[in-house]
Amino acid sequence: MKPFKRAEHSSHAAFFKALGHPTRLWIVRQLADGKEQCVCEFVDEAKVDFSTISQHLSILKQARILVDDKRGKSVYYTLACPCIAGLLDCLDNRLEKEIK
Amino acid sequence: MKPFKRAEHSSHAAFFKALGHPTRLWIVRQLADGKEQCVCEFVDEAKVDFSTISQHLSILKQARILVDDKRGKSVYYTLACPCIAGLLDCLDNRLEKEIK
DNA sequence: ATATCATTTTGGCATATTGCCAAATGACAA
DNA sequence: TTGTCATTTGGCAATATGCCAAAATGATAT
Repeated sequence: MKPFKRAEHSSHAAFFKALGHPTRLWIVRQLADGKEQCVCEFVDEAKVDFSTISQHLSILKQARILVDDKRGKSVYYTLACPCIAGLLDCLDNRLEKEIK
Repeated sequence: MKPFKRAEHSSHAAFFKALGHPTRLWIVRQLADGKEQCVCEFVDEAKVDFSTISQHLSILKQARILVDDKRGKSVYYTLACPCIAGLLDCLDNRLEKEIK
């Protein structure tokens, strides 16, 4: 059993914490196919202020879950790594089992 | 773009939320090799009250991340599914990249 | 240069959540 | 019954949260 160093695990936990919010999880799901989406598309669909969406995107970016790309007037977001989609698969697996 | 149904994503987010705490993440890491651990072993190593550990374990169980097994006087915990270890791999991948 | 569009950042607030300990309870074995 | 190991409950102080509104930034177009 390895010793428990709180500080180390705190920073790591931020990664999962970022995924632990309904709006942010929804955003990540929209990108799970690997395609990019413009910020404005998220704003159109979610019923929250555009500044709120921007904050959520910023949290996901800091957690290295998404990366952004500014082109022209707009900003486009993509998964930082294909393995993120794998996280969702694991989640969805457990949900299926929950039914039976 | 799929419509944003908050309630649905809220319950799903609980899964990641459970991983978003230093102590809980540490616990899951101790089990990542697939072996079981007794509650008392976590208590010995972490510097928090045993009731606190128990609460964290309960959260992880509810999120279907761990399963428990009572044998004799003790309770043993294991990963609910090998794919949980994969989540940690994804996390650790991004940490490596962070260094360079 | 000025205006416009898309996004981010800041400030502030009310609320909700959190993590923890201590004490009580449960379950089981000896 | 007594002692262990673990879970549950109650309560609390501290913190974090999510959100909106307004201001600031940045890039493009006129």
